Amino acid sequence: MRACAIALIRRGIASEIGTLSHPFSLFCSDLRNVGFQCRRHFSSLLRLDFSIVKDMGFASFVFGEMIKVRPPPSVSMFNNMLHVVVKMEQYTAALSMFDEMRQSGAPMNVYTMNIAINCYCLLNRVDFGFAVLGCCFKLGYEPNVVTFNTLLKGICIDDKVIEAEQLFSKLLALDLCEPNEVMISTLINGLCKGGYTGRACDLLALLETRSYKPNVCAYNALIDGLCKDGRVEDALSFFRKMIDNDIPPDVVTYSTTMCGLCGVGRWKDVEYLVNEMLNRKISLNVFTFSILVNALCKEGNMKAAEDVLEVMIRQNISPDVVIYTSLIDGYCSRGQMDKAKEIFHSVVDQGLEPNIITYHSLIKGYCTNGKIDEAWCLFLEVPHKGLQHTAHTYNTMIHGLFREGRFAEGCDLFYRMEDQQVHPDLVTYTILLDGLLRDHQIDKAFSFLRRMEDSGFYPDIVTYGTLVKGLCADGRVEAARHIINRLPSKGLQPDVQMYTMVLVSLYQQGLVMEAKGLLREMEENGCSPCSVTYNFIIRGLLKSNKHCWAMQFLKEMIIRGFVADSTTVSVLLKFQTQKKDEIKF
DNA sequence: GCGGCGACAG
Repeated sequence: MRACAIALIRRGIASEIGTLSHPFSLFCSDLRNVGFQCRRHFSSLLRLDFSIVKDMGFASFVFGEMIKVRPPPSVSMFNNMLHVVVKMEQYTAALSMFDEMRQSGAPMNVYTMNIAINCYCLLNRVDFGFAVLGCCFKLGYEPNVVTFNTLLKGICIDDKVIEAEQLFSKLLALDLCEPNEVMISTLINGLCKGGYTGRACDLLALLETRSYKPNVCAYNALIDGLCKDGRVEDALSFFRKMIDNDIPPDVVTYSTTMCGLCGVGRWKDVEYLVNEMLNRKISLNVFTFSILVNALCKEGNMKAAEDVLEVMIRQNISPDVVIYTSLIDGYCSRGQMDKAKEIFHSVVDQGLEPNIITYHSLIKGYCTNGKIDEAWCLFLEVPHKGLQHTAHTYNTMIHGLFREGRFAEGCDLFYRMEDQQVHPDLVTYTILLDGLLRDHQIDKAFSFLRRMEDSGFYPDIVTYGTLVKGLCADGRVEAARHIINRLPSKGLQPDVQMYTMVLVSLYQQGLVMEAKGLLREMEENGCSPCSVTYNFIIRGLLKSNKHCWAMQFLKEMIIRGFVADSTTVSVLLKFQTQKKDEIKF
């Protein structure tokens, strides 16, 4: 045990090992249970049920024994051992074992090499995966379809899906291996997840004309990609197509399709599919219920979400933390913080562990409902629960502090985020820009903008919208106008909201000619003023006492068939009461 | 004998 620990520590993986101090008595009883009577005959472990290896401490111990014993255990035992460690997501540890096996001349085969390649891929080092492929050739282990498929997946993980597609074509052209169903699924999934759903459709169509048969996983991946792209009709046509091609949809197909339908509010179709599933004797599982509950929560239909929860409990399917997180998020969005908190406590009471997303939902709920101190308490609780903050939790907390006008604290939290090695993302920078602008720290905001560009984060339309809003609020309408002018050179098109903010500012400052020019430009760019534009302009003009202009816009809005929203109506009524002698409605 | 693919919460 000690030697094993030292060896592993030397390889720098001590941190990944977890409980090295596994009680020795427990090892012995575990080993007795699996028939490990005599160390010299490790072959008695051939039938060892590796599922009993549940922690790294025990895994390291068993591996240490395996590597020492003579004659050595079979190659499949070593592969089983590595596989267990991979399933525990301890990829670095598995690679250290692989390394040790090589150094001590333990038996290996192409399966071992494939496991090692998979570990490198899962650690985002597909380049090392290819190095192992080189070793395969050198050592005479002939790579097979699994080897290439693992590398293909690694390339996809590395966000180079097009290269994966090229490798696939090369494999076909050079006849390096015969692609199978799993490989096709991997590539289709990679293409869809990488944002190339169109290419995935083309590939599937091409394969259908050949002898390669896409399986249910391939169809599911494609249906998922289409649904996430909002192409629900296309997803449904693939759903029908797979039935025509004698590939029966399974619970994943149904859940994925329902997820797409829920997203566009097609509840009747969802109901139809649930009935179809039941007719086909396919049971709804925890994923299916989770999709339904989440969609209902997003719609704000908490009663229906709770009903679905009850149905699943009645069917003896235990709701998991994901489902409860959806409910917490739903109640938080509706400002029902007491209900959200109650569910949070019930999660803990049931022995489930709230994760960082659960905490994020609750923190966000408190922030948006003006309970920043409660949010802060939860934020501080996260590391004590053994959870790690993410960019999401930092972003929400910083945003919450800024919303309360606590700019210095928000900025401090940003620096703490960097200290804690949580990498800021585009959302972080946008929130910071917003805060700095609202705190009238214009120069600091622009230096942040440069900093984000230096870090490789290029502002998107939301970031520019934030800049425009901040500059307008600060009365710097010229600077805001300049940003809009420069957008096309950055490959972005100004949107209605952006134009609206500048328009309101121009009218408020009495720059009527400029405003009219901008309105023309807006129409020319195919960005016609919408209901929101008119409402914002009218409210802005009333607030700055430019009621004549406001009335003119009101008239134009009505002519164009738009209506004043409730906020505008209340501002108009307030204005009417103040100036009832001057204005007649 | 042992390895590679799919659906859920921010």
